[in-house]
Amino acid sequence: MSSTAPTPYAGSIAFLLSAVGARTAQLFAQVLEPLGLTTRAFGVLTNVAAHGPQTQQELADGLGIHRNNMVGLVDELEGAGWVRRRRNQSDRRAFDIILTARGAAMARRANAVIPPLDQRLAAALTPAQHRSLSAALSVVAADLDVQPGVHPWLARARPNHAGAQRS
Amino acid sequence: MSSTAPTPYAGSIAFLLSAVGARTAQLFAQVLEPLGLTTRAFGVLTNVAAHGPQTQQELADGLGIHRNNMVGLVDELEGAGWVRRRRNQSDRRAFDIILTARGAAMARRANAVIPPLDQRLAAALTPAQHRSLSAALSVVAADLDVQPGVHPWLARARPNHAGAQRS
DNA sequence: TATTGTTATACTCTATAACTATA
DNA sequence: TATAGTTATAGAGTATAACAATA
Repeated sequence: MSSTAPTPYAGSIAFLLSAVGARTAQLFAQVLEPLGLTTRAFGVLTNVAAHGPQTQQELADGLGIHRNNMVGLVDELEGAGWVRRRRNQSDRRAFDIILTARGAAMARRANAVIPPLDQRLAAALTPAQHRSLSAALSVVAADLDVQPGVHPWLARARPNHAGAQRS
Repeated sequence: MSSTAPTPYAGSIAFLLSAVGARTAQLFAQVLEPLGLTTRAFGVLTNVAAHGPQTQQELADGLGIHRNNMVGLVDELEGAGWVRRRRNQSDRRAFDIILTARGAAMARRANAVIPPLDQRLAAALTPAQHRSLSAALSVVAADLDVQPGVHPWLARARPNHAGAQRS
């Protein structure tokens, strides 16, 4: 009866994508940590840097997190001096989140972290493999309606103590 | 000063892997849900089904979760009648986790969920792209020391209410 | 003394609901 | 009445520390 098969999912794309994606998110969180940035803070900072002032609600929608959680996130960035709140003139209920000069500098440092990470991830691939991986991932991302940017689930990826790994 | 560049990371492999991986883990959790299985339960069940009886400590090590958390997980599986605890004869501190007949049936149903998910993930790819994606992911997984199987971070991926998505 | 399973506690992140001020 | 921001509360999930039984 009990067929002890040798892990039927080792070559599964679903498992490979989940596992490699999770490890990637973990590495991303690790390279961001020395800058004092969480992945969510990275998302807000680079979003504002790239697309200009936005209300907290707009940022929350764009990043896929709830506006309730955006409050503390903006508090954190404001406390670090990277952004500031400014009352929106046409809608006085809303705050525009404005990048400061220090915030712009931090956004540049944060974005500069990405290319080395990409290189590290693709270190074992041939240039042709690297290109085809990028292309295939872009196709899958579009097919699955995955928005480019920082995602709510990504925010979960924190460095893991992980005392496990086969004793 | 503030250079409003158009999202410099849209083509980044790190972002593509993180985002597609997270979405994949979410889809995985969703197809498991109708079976009454969480991703961690899937991990324990298929691990025991594939590799035979193991102690809770061995399972915890193999799946990368803490033995403290394994207690409740085994409680859950035992409550569902899929596994049972049996005192290890040579080490009476430990329990061997044994698959029941119902557990074996559930493990087969759980494993059967993977191929359709793989097909769905690769639906937009050509066969050649599908193959090269699998190959590249395997290479990266090996390079990053990602073990095949269920990972602790994967367990995080739960269906998200996500009322966001651009309002 | 070290290890297995267990329980308890604290901390983080998130989900939900409410409140205020504006629209 | 609806929405932006805020706050509070409760629920998951996990990390840490302890404990009893056994090695």
